[in-house]
Amino acid sequence: MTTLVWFRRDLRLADNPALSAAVARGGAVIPIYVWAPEDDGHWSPGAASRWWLHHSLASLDRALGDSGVRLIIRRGRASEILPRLARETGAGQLFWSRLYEPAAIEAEGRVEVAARAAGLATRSFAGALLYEPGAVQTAEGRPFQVFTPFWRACSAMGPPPPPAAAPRLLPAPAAWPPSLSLDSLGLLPSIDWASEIRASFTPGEEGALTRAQEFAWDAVDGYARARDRPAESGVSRLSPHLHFGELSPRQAWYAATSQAADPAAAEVFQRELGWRDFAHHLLYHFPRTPAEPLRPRFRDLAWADSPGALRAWRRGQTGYPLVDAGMRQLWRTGWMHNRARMIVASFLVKDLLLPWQQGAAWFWDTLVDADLANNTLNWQWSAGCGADAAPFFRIFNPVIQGKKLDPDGDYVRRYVPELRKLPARWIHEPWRAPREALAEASVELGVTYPEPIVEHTWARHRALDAFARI
DNA sequence: TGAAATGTTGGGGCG
DNA sequence: ACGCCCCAACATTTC
Repeated sequence: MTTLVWFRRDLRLADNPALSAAVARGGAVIPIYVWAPEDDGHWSPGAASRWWLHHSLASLDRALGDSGVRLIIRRGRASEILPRLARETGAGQLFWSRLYEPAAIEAEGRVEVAARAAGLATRSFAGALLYEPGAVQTAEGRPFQVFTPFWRACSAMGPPPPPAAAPRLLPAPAAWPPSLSLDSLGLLPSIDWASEIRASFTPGEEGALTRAQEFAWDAVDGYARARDRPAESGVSRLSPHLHFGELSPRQAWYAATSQAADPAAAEVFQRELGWRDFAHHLLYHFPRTPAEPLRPRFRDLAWADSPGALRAWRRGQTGYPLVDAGMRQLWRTGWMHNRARMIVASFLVKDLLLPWQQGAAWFWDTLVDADLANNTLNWQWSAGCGADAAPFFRIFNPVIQGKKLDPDGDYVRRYVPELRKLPARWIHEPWRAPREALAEASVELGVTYPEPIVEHTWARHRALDAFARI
């Protein structure tokens, strides 16, 4: 019997339970990708994500071709496309990997209803997370809202199962149904702004496995220490690969574990994978949180309305070099170091007092690893309105953070070139540099680089006031 | 996974 | 030699 394998964000052949199960059934396998932004509701992929998706699909198509099959591409709602494809091909069953965003869950529900009506058997598999959201709960049967007990409960279930190898050969059907070309989906931008993204990432399963290997060999042991330095390559940079499922979290887990000299070092990285699971767990149980604070009284916060400040933040023109370096890294490369994300988020929410949803929306459009669960958790964490969130009085000082995390100023110099010649002593606070130092470095504040758009000490008190009121 | 404000301690300069 | 004061360094509290 022919099986349709509906690829979604599991764009890999290895450790893909839906694909492996289809092969195990013995019949032909027809891999299908349905481009259906309307199935994602308000959160259809942003521009950077679409760029990545295009290249990841191209990579998947090549890999499937090498295994003897093709990737069928169609456009439209999954609940209409999939039963129609089953009719065209005579396929009797449909397999896929589960996702956990509210819109994705609804889309799966519609597919199940439509498949039942068409006499098409369906089966879904767990492959996107280490632990299923429904499987982890408190003693009272409620969802965890604090990471540490959540992770303790996960750990008590034992380590995740080891990843499965990719099937060698995929059995092809006698005839292939028609497919759209990848280009016709229009996922690529009309002007090529992605050259720097291309230089720092290789979308697709092969690139993901290479990156995971490199991280395992070079960095796991130094991860705990080096991950706080945005100028260094101490982080895994696996997030976009994990988002698109080019690498399963189980593969990432075991890659790190097998190579780490010190098991405690691997645990630090495993914990980060745990945060990814926690974010999906929260989104699954609290589906309104992408738009609404988990703790409702934060709806009453007296946010500022300042389009100019928002524009300056987006473009990396706040006058705080570390903040601007982070925001420009995002704009130029589609990615930002996690530590920098925390600082720019604190700056938007606390210093500018702008609603966290505005920051989340910008990240959604510009990040190649934009992921609804992670984006929601992290922005609510920064704003202090989410589960296990930063307390309202935790406000990052971008100057102190700069001196701590980027002591030589290398990160700032890379992304804020107009400050390149400024000595490390002043690079995080150019407004305090003596006149001669600025002249020497060809910096003219307010002309070549902006004055700070807010004064941090004043902004800090304003935020403490506003947050204390609720 | 914060930073500022406030409190405490102890070494050393100095009368 | 002794006590006083200053203040840096560290600790604790507060936002």
